[in-house]
Amino acid sequence: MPELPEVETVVRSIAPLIGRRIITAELRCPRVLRGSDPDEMAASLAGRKIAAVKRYGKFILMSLEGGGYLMVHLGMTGRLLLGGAPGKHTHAILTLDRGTLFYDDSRQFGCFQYSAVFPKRVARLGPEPLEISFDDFAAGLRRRKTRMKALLLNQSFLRGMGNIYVDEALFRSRIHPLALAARIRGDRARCLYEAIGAVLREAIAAGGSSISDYVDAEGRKGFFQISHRVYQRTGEPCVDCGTPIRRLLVAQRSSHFCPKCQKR
DNA sequence: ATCGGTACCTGCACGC
DNA sequence: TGCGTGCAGGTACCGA
Repeated sequence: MPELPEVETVVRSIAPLIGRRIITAELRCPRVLRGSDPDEMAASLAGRKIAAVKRYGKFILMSLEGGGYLMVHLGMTGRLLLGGAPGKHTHAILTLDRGTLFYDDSRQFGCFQYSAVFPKRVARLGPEPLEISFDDFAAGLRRRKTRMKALLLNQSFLRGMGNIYVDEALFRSRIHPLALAARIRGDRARCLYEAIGAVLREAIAAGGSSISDYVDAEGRKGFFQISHRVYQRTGEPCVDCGTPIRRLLVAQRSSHFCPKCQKR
């Protein structure tokens, strides 16, 4: 579900966790623990104070005082909620010195893991799209042989983009999802770089998208879906030229684009 | 070393 | 009302 702007919104909404101490951890779903032993993990978390909460692409890392990390990825349907009550898909409950943190995830594509050291999965990620320089971005494009859609979804190229914002950024820069990365140079590369920055900043400012079940830690929905120009608008008119938006499978993901504005 | 395809889960909207 | 199908913001893993 959540891409960079949604995860950023969640991270901001769980800022009250900073300085809280974990009293107990109840870990109900081995699958989202990804192989960690629930009892060992609960023991690692109990009594620990949350020193910081930071986002890396779509990952949330909570640093614990004295070392160690709680790493959370929301997958497609994950949610972090402060307070409320456990539900059918609540997989983790952290009882804090003040309040409770719930991790819910109906599809169980996300993860909720403890790591004593900085997690490898996070260390492997590419740069933040809002921090990379244009020169580094353009040089990266030239080195890749793959299609633009697949490249922007690849978290080792840039961390945090997902299906919505890739489609939106490609539309804004008039690049076809099947365009070869290495052939995007000069002004087109500049245009794409700025489109990525613009679409992510606008979405963060709007509090994320609200496709189906996205909510922040207080249960508030985002409102960015009103601004989607191509994502899930198959058959509707292009906002620029009126041509019906088309849907195409690229890298097994549905891709929405305007066949007139985004030529191959 | 990089790829494209497949698997993993549940829920929902849709057509019959 | 119920059933089958296709689709959904994600990544990991496999073989080529």
